[in-house]
Amino acid sequence: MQHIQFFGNHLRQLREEANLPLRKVAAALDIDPSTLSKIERGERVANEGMAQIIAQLFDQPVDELKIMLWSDRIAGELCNEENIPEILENTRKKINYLRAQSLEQGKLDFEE
Amino acid sequence: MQHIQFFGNHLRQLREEANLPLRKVAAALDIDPSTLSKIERGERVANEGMAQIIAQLFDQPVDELKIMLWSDRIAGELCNEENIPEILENTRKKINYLRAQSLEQGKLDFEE
DNA sequence: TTTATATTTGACAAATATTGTCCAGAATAT
DNA sequence: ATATTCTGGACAATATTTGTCAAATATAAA
Repeated sequence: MQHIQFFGNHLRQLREEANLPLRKVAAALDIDPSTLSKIERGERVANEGMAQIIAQLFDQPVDELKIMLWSDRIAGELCNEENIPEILENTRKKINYLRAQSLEQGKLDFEE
Repeated sequence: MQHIQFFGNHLRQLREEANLPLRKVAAALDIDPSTLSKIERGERVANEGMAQIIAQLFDQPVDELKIMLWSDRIAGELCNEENIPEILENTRKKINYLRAQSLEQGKLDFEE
């Protein structure tokens, strides 16, 4: 699987604007500076916990960062596939369906 | 990560309509019958090679099966996340962008 | 230039996750 | 009731991801 690095690019930009060395941000994230370097360059992937911390650290909306992170991840998985629009639309529908279902389920549990 | 089983349900339906036991289809896929059982029930995941073989075996459009497989997989990864529409739309845009880029790159290589 | 600091790169083991395989028990069909 | 099919769990084998470190490279400051 290929790594997409919009998140990493963004993070590097934030970090450089703040004039912080990898060392500092890595410490905040509790990871090795070399790992952070790889994240910024798309060799490794961040996780949601990191997105949280970065959001705080640079006063960014956490939702945007998470969206960036997830879409990087999924884009990396799908980028060599065909029928991308169909796959994504199907995904959206399935999740909708599943959520509607668990709502139903919730209702039933409540009513019983 | 949770497993979504639209693909598995579909496969089970095809298999039962064809009156084939797990054993037979598993042999065609070169996997253990119990693994196939698990795939049909969403405990394990199929891969693209299996989708190919299933398409042949049951004379189904391979693209549809692959779309089903991939959207199951992505839906499983995302089903507990927020901002699903945004994530999926961002994913689509990124892949578009990356593909436009490699076209560009291709053109440059060719022109040089 | 030297020296210090920051970043990149590669290697490797540790931790996780996935997959293949088998078997015993449950369910279903004959 | 016998045979066949299916399920569920266990377990090792494999693959993937992650953490960690040290050496090489690049950048900045003196």
